[in-house]
Amino acid sequence: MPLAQLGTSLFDYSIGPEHDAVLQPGSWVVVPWGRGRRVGLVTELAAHSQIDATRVRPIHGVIGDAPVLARAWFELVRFAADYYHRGVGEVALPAIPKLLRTPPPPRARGSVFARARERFAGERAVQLSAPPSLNDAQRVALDALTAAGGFGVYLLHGITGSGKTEVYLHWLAGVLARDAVGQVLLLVPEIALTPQLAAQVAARFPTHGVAVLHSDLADGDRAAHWLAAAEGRARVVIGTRLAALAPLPALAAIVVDEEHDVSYKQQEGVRYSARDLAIVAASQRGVPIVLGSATPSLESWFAARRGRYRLLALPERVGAAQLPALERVDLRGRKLRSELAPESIDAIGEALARGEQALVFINRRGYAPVLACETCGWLSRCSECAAYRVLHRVGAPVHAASRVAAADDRAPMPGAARRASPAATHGATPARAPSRYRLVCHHCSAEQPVPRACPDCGNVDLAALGRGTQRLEEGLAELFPGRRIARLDRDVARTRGAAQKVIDAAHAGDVDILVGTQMLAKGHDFRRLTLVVAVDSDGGLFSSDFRAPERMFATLMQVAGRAGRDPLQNAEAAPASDAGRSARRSRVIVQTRFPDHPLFGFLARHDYAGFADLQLSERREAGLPPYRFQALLRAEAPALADALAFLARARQAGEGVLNTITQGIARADADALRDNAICLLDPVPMAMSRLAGRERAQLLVESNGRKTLHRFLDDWMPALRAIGTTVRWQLDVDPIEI
DNA sequence: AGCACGCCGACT
DNA sequence: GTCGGCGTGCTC
Repeated sequence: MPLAQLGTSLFDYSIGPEHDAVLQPGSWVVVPWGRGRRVGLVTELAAHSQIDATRVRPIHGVIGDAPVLARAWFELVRFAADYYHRGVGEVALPAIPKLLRTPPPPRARGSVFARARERFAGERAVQLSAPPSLNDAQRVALDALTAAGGFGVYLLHGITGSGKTEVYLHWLAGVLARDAVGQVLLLVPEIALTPQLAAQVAARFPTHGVAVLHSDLADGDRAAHWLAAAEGRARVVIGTRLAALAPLPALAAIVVDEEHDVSYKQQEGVRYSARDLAIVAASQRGVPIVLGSATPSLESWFAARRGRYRLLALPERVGAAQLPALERVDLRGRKLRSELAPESIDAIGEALARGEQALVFINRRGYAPVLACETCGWLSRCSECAAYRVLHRVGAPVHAASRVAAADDRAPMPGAARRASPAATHGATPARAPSRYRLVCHHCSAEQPVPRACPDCGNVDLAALGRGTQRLEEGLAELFPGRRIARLDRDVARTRGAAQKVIDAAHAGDVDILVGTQMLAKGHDFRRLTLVVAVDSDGGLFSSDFRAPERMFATLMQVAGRAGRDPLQNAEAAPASDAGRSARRSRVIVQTRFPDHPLFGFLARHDYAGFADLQLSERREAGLPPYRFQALLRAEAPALADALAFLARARQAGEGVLNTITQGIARADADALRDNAICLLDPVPMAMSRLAGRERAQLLVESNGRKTLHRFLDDWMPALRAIGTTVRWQLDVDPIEI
């Protein structure tokens, strides 16, 4: 009687005597599912079933050449299911590549497993280069890691350009050398980052079999790499968050690179944190784990301050490279051209004149954040979301020479509106065919053509307000005619290989100015880049999201860290005089309306620790994570009232659960529970209250104790399922967006 | 994935 | 009144 995992809960199936010797927990079976068939995993073999015998159906068969999944993997899956309060199957099945969990057709020739095994050749090594030697700080960190035996969490706090990757790779090489079958797992935040790193890793481990796992892989590749990992043939596994749930039978070490990155948190389905699960996996398997970042998450920093994680520091850049000097430019009362202050424009000009590169960072993609009617106040709102649709240019930028720069942010709308009434606009008409524009919602992806005239009043003068990457790119082309400008954002990256092309061009020196979003901030090592301008840095300063400052600090630190990374550059510029030094030292310009905000002070001093400690003291005062633990119940329905009504009932049910818990436990425990009180806040509409045509609301649960919180959730979840509602709801444990 | 069930709008 | 649309739940 195997219990197969299928979806939310476990399902019982009967087996014949011929299966007894073959099946064990971790085996793969094909089972009937409604009218169809599905692949299931055996979690347990039992003599009897609780289910009514007439309903229990026999399995169709056993998938003989699938790897029997190790108990250790099930333990991790079970932990995740318990911790995030979901079914075991909801965690286990999505972790398996689609190709491998598709039931084979009855008369299939060969098996997907055999094909997947043949297909895996490992990530191709580009070239074998001698690993660079380590500096003192790197050596100290490596020695500490090498001495690690068994489970331990190491927080590697290394400033940008300090060579964290080299420490990881040296450490992992040592682990692999000492353990002849051991596997190592390297988690990275973004797919876009993976190709170079994967190639670099493959070059360093040419004989170990390097598997790559991320959601952008073709089905066949995903199956091949996953299977190689699951069967221990791949001894190095590098991947994004989903790789945290890959079954690695001989796991010996884990690295989580850029551990602060929010993309480790899954934002749909089971909302797990790959970083946190990786730590759990390391603990369960008794292996060391390294969390690396220039700007660790406050959770990790807190754990290091408390001594639960061991802190390893890389305080210097490798070689002679220096950290860039950071300058604040006060935007108040300044006349800007394309969002750029005169100082910024001058700095770009100077860098270009020296044959160096500049990076202009703006965290807003598209042409302009909103389209407006200046006559009646109409704005390009999304019909499905509580957001504006963003104006996007489709196709190549309008050539600089064909446009007249608008003096301020409110420029006439090029394209459709202009064509409707060219005489009525105050901008120049493009000499060649005008670019096409669309209005796109960044939240639900709904698109529409740009209206020819205001939908409310018929006015044909529609204005594009503000600037995104596309418009900034055009503005820079006007300010620096003849210079080579390249843009990198999610829209560019959508085309396969396009992002890599931009990055390669920048490396080759074929780009003078790079414009882009935080995609540019991550991991790239542009050797000729000596200037970074952050156009609009104020977004995170006064946000209602208590994590906004942390994120903003990390982003600015990362993007600033792109400047001046060439280990030789500053050595060549060895200053004969102070003037020589200042001329050559790389610069970061942060444009802000709040230059005196303390965050920028810490940033200018490159003082992550000071910033983090201050943030922590504020969090403690305010009773926020990591001092308190949170879970968020989200609900969505076509009508906001229904979502709120469900949450109100959920809250009532929660109060009931709390009463039952306090009554049912010993006096001392009840006191402890009161000390760590569970706090159920008022249901409120979410910040993005309307998304894709549905109204959303949320209810926050807080507690001083993680255990207490989960004790409550254990009882609350069944009570919520019992409510039986048409409202869609889900629980988010340790939410990062509130 | 595929089918039953149930709730709201259009129509004989 | 009924028909049928789709959105949601269920499959041991």
